[in-house]
Amino acid sequence: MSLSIEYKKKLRNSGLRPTKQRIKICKVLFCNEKTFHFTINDLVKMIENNVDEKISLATVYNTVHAFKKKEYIKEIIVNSNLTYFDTNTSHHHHFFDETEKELIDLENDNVEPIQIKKTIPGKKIKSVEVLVRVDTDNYYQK
Amino acid sequence: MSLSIEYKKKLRNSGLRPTKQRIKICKVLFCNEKTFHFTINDLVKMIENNVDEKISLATVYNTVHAFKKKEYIKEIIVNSNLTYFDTNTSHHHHFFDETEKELIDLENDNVEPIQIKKTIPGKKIKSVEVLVRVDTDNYYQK
DNA sequence: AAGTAAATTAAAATGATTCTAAACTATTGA
DNA sequence: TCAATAGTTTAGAATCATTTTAATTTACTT
Repeated sequence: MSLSIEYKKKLRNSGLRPTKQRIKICKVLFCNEKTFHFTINDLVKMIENNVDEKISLATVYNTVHAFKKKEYIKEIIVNSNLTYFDTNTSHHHHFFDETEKELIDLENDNVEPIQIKKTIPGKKIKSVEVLVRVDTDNYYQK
Repeated sequence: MSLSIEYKKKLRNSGLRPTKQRIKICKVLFCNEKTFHFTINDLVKMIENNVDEKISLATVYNTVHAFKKKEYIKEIIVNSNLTYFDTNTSHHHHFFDETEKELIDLENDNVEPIQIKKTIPGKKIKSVEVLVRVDTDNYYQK
């Protein structure tokens, strides 16, 4: 399947018409074989670099939210003043580098299965997320 | 040690002078034997209910941040549009009830120890946080 | 008690995100 | 094909939590 058709499918499936602007957002998000983490700001910059034309913030937010809803991308909660997204939608966890302000994938195989021994009556578990905060190790510099 | 002296110690230790306003914030945060979760908004409301006088938002933020820095309270990251705090500073994890928008403690004993089998060169782990999102279980209502 | 250093406050500023409403584009159906 | 209409884009305004500002007030030091 051509990439362009794949993008259109993703958009249709997210309840969005495949417009020029949205296809361009798809190109930036899904054309790389490697997945990556980004903020809305990062994404806007990537679009500006890749594309001759500007796309309004409103369109970027709108498209990103539709993709998030359909889980074509994931939102990663790291801190309360900036929203990070991940194009890797497989189940996995994260490191957050507090110095570089940057997310690093922590694959499921690298974490022992997490057993939750407590239940909340009337509630069911939707997700279990592990966030490992890391920082520059300046042990030898001390 | 009297509560009032304890509050003053906490404040001094956080680099803050023990003012009338800050003592009142301490009363709300630390007088209960039970720990609890709160947002800044919750805290402002609690202060309004407990106290005859209004304390400006700037003072509340400033005091909360100083306490957070000294780990007299903890910040719990749940989503990117609202900051939650916890007066329980022992090492533990959380459930987040997506329906009630409410945190629930998940004590360490209730989670199997988390083994991270991946390391990031030059970085050391500062914290490992587990967030379990839960939702109303309407299995029987379907 | 006087001097100065810090705190409080209301209001303004900030910054990410969301909303609005007008202009534009795609799709539908006669 | 050509309107009608339904959905999209956009710039700019609105929102909301949080931070900053700058003037006033309070606490600490000597």
